[in-house]
Amino acid sequence: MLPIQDYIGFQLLQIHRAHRARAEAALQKLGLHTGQEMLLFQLWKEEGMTPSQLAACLGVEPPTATKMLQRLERAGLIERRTDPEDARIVRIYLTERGRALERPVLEVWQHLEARTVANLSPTEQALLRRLLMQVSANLS
Amino acid sequence: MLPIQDYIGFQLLQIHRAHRARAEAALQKLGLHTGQEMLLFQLWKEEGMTPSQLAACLGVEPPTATKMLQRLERAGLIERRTDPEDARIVRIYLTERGRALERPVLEVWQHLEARTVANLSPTEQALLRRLLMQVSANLS
DNA sequence: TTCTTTTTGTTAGCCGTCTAAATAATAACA
DNA sequence: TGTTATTATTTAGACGGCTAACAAAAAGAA
Repeated sequence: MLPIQDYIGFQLLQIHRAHRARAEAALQKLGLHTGQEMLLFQLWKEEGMTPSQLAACLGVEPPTATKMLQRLERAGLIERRTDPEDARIVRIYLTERGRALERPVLEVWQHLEARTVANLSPTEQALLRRLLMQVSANLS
Repeated sequence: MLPIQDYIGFQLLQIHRAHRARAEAALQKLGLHTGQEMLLFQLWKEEGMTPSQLAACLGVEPPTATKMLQRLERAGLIERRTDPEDARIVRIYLTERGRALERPVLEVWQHLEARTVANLSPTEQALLRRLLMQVSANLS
């Protein structure tokens, strides 16, 4: 009969919201919204991926990726090209403006990550990572 | 230059999504959506709270609480009553149907919490809780 | 008393997320 | 060949979440 605030599930939810709020504030200066940088991370690593592949990398359903891609396209950061060999397939490429965001976004994330694990020793950080991996496996 | 998947921030996001998906699946059988049960938890503890108070308990902005309350009202689980002494203030009360959900929702959460911390010893669970509290403080 | 400020709540509009259903094109089979 | 099944993507519509702007009521000040 624990109060809801003591559940780890509740704690995770609160942390997620706080983390997103921090990310939103920092990404806003770059004209991005939280989550969009995830897609860009994948594209900086490899262009020409399909919406489905991107969705899988992000752990998201295809319609979610579609919507995010529409907004990124409208923002002029990516472009769609239909695959010449299979007209069902769409391939996503970065525009110049999309490529230019790599460094500043990386800095935002590194800064946020540092803040997230502040006051934790390297040992504790490794431990947290391991425990979260177990939780992740439990919920998959 | 870590891949994004190795960031703790990314791990937290994935865990949150997995956790929400599990909660959604279980709550769906009760006619609820993820997050709504949080509001109900507060009301089961104390009725007559105002939207602002509820938002604060949930760590959410007032407009978010307003929307959730509208949906819960439409679903017949809560009702609004204007405070007789101060017409600005709205007080939220449960309906019979809202009260009836306490036990089944609690069971859903206990079950999900057990799954979340499965394969973790009591020591590890306490450790995880402590580390998450630190992360939470870092991001606040 | 009347005007201004503060407080409370809601509306509007955006984004991420989901499921279910529609669309379109390729593949497979009879 | 023509019909059916499968695959890739998008659309529609719901929900949680946010900020900014609005409305209404109470409190305070002149």
